[in-house]
Amino acid sequence: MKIATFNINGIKARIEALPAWLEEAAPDVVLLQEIKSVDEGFPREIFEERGYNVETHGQKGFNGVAILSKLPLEDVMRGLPGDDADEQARWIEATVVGATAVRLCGLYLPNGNPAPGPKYDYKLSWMARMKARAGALLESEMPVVMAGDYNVIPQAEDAARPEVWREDALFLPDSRAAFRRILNLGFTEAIRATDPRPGVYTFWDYQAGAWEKNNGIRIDHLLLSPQAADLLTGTGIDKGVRGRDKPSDHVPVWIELAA
DNA sequence: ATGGCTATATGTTATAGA
Repeated sequence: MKIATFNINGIKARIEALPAWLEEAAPDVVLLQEIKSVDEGFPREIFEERGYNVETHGQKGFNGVAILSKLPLEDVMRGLPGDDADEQARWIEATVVGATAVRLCGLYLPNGNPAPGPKYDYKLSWMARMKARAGALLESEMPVVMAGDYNVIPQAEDAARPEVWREDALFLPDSRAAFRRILNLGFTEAIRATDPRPGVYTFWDYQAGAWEKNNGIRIDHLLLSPQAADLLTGTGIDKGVRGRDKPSDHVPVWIELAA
């Protein structure tokens, strides 16, 4: 089972690039972030025609997550538990039923800038809620995959120019510590586990020729529960997508599970 | 980067991203 995460930065803007990548990469499941669309505005037919089931959790203008799956999806849950007043569409869960059932979480973690400030407070409180949810999921003893745009640069080697990010919400010590607290519940970070080299990136800014200079950061991650990590057979980053026409600023990151 | 680009809707300017 090939499971990918991809922050598309707007479904309307990626209406050609996303299907093109789907055709060649042929993932079984895709967790999408920043669809920037309400549920009714998501062009689900485009993906249904290609054999995908579609579940969305959108909102107007920004944020928004979705799941595309060639396999059946069950028990869909929208929204991160722990704060009924939180109206931002950043979390979706579903169980994908292959040879083995896998619980999938698609997430778009808050950016948090400027820090300090209310947006940074929201980021850290959101991460505390995510840790609580991650702990509950571990107790299920199912294979669990939590994948998406974490908006966290885990280590200096995950940025081409870490000094630029020192005061940024993506790299502040509190952000990285909150990420480690989730990881240390017992998750495996799939790319780090299989490709420990420095300089592996998933995002290149649109500005100042970041792509051409390979001035990137690694912020899109797939975290696997022990039961999911036992099934891991491969990973990849489809970096070439960033060099095409009308690209997102993120690229797809994927895992292969024997499930 | 005091944000040099991109995307969306709030739309010929503002907000958000990272």
